[in-house]
Amino acid sequence: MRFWSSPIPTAHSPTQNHLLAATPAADYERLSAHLELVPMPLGEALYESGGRLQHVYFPTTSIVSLLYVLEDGASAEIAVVGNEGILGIALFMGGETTPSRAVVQSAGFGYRLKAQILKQEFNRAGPVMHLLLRYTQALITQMTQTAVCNRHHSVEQQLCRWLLLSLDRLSSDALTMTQELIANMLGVRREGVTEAAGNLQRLGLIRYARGRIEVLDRPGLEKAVCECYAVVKKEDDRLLVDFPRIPVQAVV
Amino acid sequence: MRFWSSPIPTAHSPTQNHLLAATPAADYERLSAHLELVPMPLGEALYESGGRLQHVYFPTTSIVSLLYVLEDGASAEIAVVGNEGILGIALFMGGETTPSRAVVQSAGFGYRLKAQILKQEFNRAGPVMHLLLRYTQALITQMTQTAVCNRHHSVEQQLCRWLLLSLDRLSSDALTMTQELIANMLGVRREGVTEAAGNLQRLGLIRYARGRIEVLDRPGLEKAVCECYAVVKKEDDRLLVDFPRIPVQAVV
DNA sequence: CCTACTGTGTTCGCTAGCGCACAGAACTTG
DNA sequence: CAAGTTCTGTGCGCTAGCGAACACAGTAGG
Repeated sequence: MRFWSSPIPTAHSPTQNHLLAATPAADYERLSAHLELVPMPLGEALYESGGRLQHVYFPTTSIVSLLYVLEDGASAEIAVVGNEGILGIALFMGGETTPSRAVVQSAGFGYRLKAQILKQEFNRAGPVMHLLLRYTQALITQMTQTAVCNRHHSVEQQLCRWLLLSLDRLSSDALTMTQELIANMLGVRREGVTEAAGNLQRLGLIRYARGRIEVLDRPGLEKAVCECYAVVKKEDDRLLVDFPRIPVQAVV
Repeated sequence: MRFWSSPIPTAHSPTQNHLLAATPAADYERLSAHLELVPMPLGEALYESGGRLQHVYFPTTSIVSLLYVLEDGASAEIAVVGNEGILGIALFMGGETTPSRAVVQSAGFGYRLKAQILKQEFNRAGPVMHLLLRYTQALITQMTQTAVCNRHHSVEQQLCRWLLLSLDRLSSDALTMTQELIANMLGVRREGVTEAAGNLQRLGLIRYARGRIEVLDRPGLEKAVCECYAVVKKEDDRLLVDFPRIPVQAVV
């Protein structure tokens, strides 16, 4: 495989993650010493289905998919988590495990925290808890919308939704992802993605080649997508937007 | 419409709801005075999409569907809530509203609680909070499994899943539900349900007539269903089973 | 008892997506 | 440069499920 060109290892800061950025200073103090910067390479599984969670992860420059894999190997993506969220909600929800996998979909970095530390913080029942719960609700919206979209919308529409959701979680307008992988996420055939992507390319909305997808016309994509994207976006904004955004301070 | 034959108005008790039954006595004391028994007639919408929640509901003998309705009128069920759960999780998750509807799918009773009271109780960050969060995680599992099932399984399998999930939330082995309504829940055509139900009847698993479905061979159904049912069931058991079950005391 | 309505059964043509097979292009490795 | 691998394009037959239309039976209500 080609050497994975990681993002230029520039400044990293936990506040690149919106949840951490929104954590009040007093609470952040307690956590910051325990935050551990970790690279998150493409394809890495942060959690396996049913596995015990050792850490929670706050992505900064990476994107992670929550995937469910059926017994026969078929799979479907449940939700996407990027720098707006956290991985490992089962920890504080009380279940400790979930029946889904978490797989890095776009390489980058993130911070992790030992499970125990996060649980302690959560149990203080302060601002961090409320932040996490609000985020969890946004995640629930994404999951339900995925369920509906799976039922009623075409592969092409779903591809648009998927592209936009991923893009929102990156700063760039390009992503590194083969059609095969996208097909796994969407739970459809690779050929279906080839066809849908071909259409979008013909319309001049995207350009792609061998695992690199570039969005040329974002407004155009937003016209082609089904309502599901807007619903999720709107809920994300509503639930997460009034988090106070601490300006990103580079910490080398 | 035929007069709706409500369940024989026998003894009602909040502890018929598992969450309430699992609430420790000390906490239950605070709540019980505020619990209000309400009939939940077939088709009633407890919440509309985006509507503000005035109450939360604890079903006892009723079943409620969480439905999402698309702009074009198409719909899909996200999850089912019965006497194991609560309606209105958005209240304590912090969002106040959700983009889905809650519709009574099987008539019966339930208890409701003013939103304010529940929030106060939740904010004590005691056993009730943990109970509610655990339940929420079980609900999340149901939602994700619905998403996957929508993607990969046949109408017939989904019908089996739906029947079993509903049955688990009732004490009887029959339910009152037309094929048309089931189709709305599953987000498929009515004819599709007719065909699937016909198959199950031919196999001797169920019997139905004009809005009444009777399960004749539950083990058989469990053989015909896809893995999705078992996953949800197992998670429900794991997450909710070790709630201490207070024996139901009839309160006339 | 007659009428209207509601719930179910059935048919027909159509389409999206599936599974499979294979070809060619682009990249990687030696 | 040669060989092998990865990614994408394309074609084929097949099936599940869709949309629409209609027949018929059980039920409700005057």
